[in-house]
Amino acid sequence: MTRSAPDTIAVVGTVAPWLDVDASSRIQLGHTVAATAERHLDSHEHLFLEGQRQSHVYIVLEGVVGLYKLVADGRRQITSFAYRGDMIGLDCPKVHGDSAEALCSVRVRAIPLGAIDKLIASEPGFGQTLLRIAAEEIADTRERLVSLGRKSAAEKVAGFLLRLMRRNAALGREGEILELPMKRTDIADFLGLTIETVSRNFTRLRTARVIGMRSTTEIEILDLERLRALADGEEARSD
Amino acid sequence: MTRSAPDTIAVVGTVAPWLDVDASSRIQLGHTVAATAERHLDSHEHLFLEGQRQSHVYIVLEGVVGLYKLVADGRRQITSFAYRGDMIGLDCPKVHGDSAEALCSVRVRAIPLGAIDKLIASEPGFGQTLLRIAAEEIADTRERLVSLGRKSAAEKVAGFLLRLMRRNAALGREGEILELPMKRTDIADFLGLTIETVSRNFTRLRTARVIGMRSTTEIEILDLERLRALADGEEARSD
DNA sequence: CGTTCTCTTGAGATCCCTCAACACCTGTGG
DNA sequence: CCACAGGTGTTGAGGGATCTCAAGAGAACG
Repeated sequence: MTRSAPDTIAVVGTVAPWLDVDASSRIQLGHTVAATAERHLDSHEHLFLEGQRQSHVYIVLEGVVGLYKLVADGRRQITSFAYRGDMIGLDCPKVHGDSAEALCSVRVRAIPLGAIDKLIASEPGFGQTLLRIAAEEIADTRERLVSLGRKSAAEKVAGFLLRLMRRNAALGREGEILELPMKRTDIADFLGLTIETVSRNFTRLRTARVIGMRSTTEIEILDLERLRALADGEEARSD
Repeated sequence: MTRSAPDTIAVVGTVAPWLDVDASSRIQLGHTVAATAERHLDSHEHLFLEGQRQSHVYIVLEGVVGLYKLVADGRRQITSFAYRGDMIGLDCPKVHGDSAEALCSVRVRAIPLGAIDKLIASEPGFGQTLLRIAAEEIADTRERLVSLGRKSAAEKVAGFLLRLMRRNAALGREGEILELPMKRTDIADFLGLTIETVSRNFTRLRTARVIGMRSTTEIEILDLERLRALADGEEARSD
């Protein structure tokens, strides 16, 4: 009865006992098994659209999926990026609250909703894990409310890079080079800015020697301390 | 479509079997009982502060609680308003992610975290209900991401009034008159605006005969259709 | 009947958006 | 190898929505 939880759940390891990211096409459900399917999406293909009836839950195996909502005149707000290990589509009632689009080549595992329900019913720890993950998702989304509501463009962009670093670290990809898996448009729609403003702030960070850019998608963090300070608004606009 | 999404965790009836809003100070936990305490807060008193270790979950019995986060230089973002029936503090694992302040005279029921854990363990339906509630909370918060990231001040204010109406309806308080339980400052920090901009948009709605204002806190909806249109940005800035 | 708090209204400043042009990259076809 | 087109990112100039600063108007309270 409960198809509940968030749209993007940071699974990364936590539900591995039940839904291993690298598992085969069948998952254990107590004493039964359920079939899951692997699906491939090219860049710009949609996994589902806002308003569609929900049938599956998805786990991202590879690539990045953007979840977004549209406003009347075409404005777009990306509500979440789903990376490898993230769960997508455990939306509340029966209908998807946002659209899901592949930002690059993407592989996902599709799990029928019924299988999730059965897992919750049969495996006590599973539901609790989902609950904890949902709580983290809530905390994270509230952090984004602060960014969207009360931060300047410079703070948003700096915070975005830090966020991406944390995400990479969680996936075991520490490193000097930060690979941006999405386009400027997506970053802009994630931060509530225009692409021009995003671009300008990248170059400001670059000329200030806070970051280096090997290409438009490869970013090197040169001064982590200042990046943190900029993200927190502790550093007034000096330039 | 109707989004019945709540502000915080809309308990309103859903967890009543376990945690009745009007229950006595003891709640059933399978075969045991746990003590809960009723707490009273005057306006501006805090229930907890961001960063404090979490000990209880709270249910609002009366009044409105504002949950907020602060940025370095004093900027504030209200992450959620908690009305009667809402649950507070299901966010994070051990530490509060935001501060909770009474916006008026408030009564809450404080439930020890341990009692929640026991309920989840002993009552299968309870955990599922919490999960569903958390999912609604996430869907609602994402709606707010759109508001903060992609809506104009006029759209935000109009949407805020509609939101409040829905909330009142969910509490069984339908009616022509909308009582604003919070101050302009709180509305501004909820919408990511300044109090001046909020005030200006209220007067614009009033002069456009969309709303009427008996006092600064009593608002009458005169033209619901236009209010909806304004909130969705379907009506370009005319005049 | 002051004091304080809140809300409103106005004028100017500012951050970001809009519009526009250009640079860069890639693939395609000549 | 070059020409060209389309997609993407950068940079500039100007304008507009919202913020900042400031003053005044109500309302609550002793």
